[in-house]
Amino acid sequence: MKSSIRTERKKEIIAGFYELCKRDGLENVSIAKIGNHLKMPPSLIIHYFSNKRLLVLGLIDFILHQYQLIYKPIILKSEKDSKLDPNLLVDRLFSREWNLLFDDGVFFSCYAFTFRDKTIKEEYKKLHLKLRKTLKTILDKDEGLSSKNTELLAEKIFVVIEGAYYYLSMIDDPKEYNHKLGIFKGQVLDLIQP
Amino acid sequence: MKSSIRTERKKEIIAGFYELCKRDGLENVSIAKIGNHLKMPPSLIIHYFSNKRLLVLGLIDFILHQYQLIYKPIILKSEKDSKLDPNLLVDRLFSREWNLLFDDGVFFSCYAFTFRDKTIKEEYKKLHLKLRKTLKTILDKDEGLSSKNTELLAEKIFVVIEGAYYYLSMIDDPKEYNHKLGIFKGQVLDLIQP
DNA sequence: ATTTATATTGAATGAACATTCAATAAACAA
DNA sequence: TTGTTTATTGAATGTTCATTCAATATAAAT
Repeated sequence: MKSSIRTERKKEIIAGFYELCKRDGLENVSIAKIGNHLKMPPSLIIHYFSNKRLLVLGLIDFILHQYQLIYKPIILKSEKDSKLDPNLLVDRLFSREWNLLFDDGVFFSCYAFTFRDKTIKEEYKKLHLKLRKTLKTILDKDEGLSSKNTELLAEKIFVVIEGAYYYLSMIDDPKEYNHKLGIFKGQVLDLIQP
Repeated sequence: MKSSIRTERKKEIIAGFYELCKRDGLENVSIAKIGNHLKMPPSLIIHYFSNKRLLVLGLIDFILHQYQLIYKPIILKSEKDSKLDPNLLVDRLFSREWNLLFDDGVFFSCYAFTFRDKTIKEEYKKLHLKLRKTLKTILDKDEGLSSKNTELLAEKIFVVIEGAYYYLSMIDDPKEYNHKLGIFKGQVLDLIQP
């Protein structure tokens, strides 16, 4: 295993960086703090990520990967199904089986970078396009939708999902949360079977 | 005019803070930099906002106020109309007459705070609820919608608008941008007149 | 005009910051 | 085993950070 130490250490550092971001906010995490958290000198962190920008890019890579993972079980389950069950799909799309390693706060802190960094913006865009494409192939399995533009449909579905999670993040009360979640699920269902 | 100097200076400082956030990102703006930008010593900034947290809260107040202003012309115009024209309303809702003093990057940087600060989260939520309420009263003017639950409708419309702007922020190419914008406008229109 | 309150300045503080460097330890290849 | 590369350490760098303080200037109130 060539350079496995390097790979493992880099993973460890990013994971530690992520944990502190979750707890303290991206803007309050320094290299020294990460070092302290992981019990390693800051110079070791710089040894692997030669400056802070690269460290942040590493974090963004990580968080986008985790974001993708949220949708993985949905895709796998839907691929197994012989036919498309709209209700089941909608439930799955809104289930967001939360990964311990995905945090909306960190995600949006990183998202804010897209407004000043073209590379980061492209990475974010690429992921979002990919998720839409995947949803399209799932929708294409349904014969009832064969007359429909499933690409358009996937676009419309995801815009509701993303708007919903943006908005639902502000709501703490579980009752209110579930009520609104129901509304948005219904909205997506209406798109699939009008 | 009691303490008008204080009020004006505070405004000036927040405006300068905002400008630098827009240019350099919230995480890269220090009190010293704001002072430099406005040609005043950092101690004067601390004189008005006794610590950085209060300064950030001031910025959030400001950006939420500006966010509200985006929708003001839409509301004013719609209030003047005697009847509701769905096409016109959708055009207005998606026009986002960009204020020079509103920047999505700063907005989302501040939004990220909602995940770690309950007060900020409440402020964000309050604004979003208010905008939905306003849209409901606009929708209520239409007799054709009298049989409908306009509160529900406003909720569904805004979730598309917010999801749309989140997603559209990643798209630079004007052609692609307008194409997708058209899709989301259509989606909202379908909600109003099924 | 005098007192009182506020605004403004600039210098100073210690802590935290990202990054560099030279030295040592461990892993790996020959 | 020896030589070479990589991992790890800890001390040191100069810079920037938020905040404090005492001194002065300006405005408001009496």
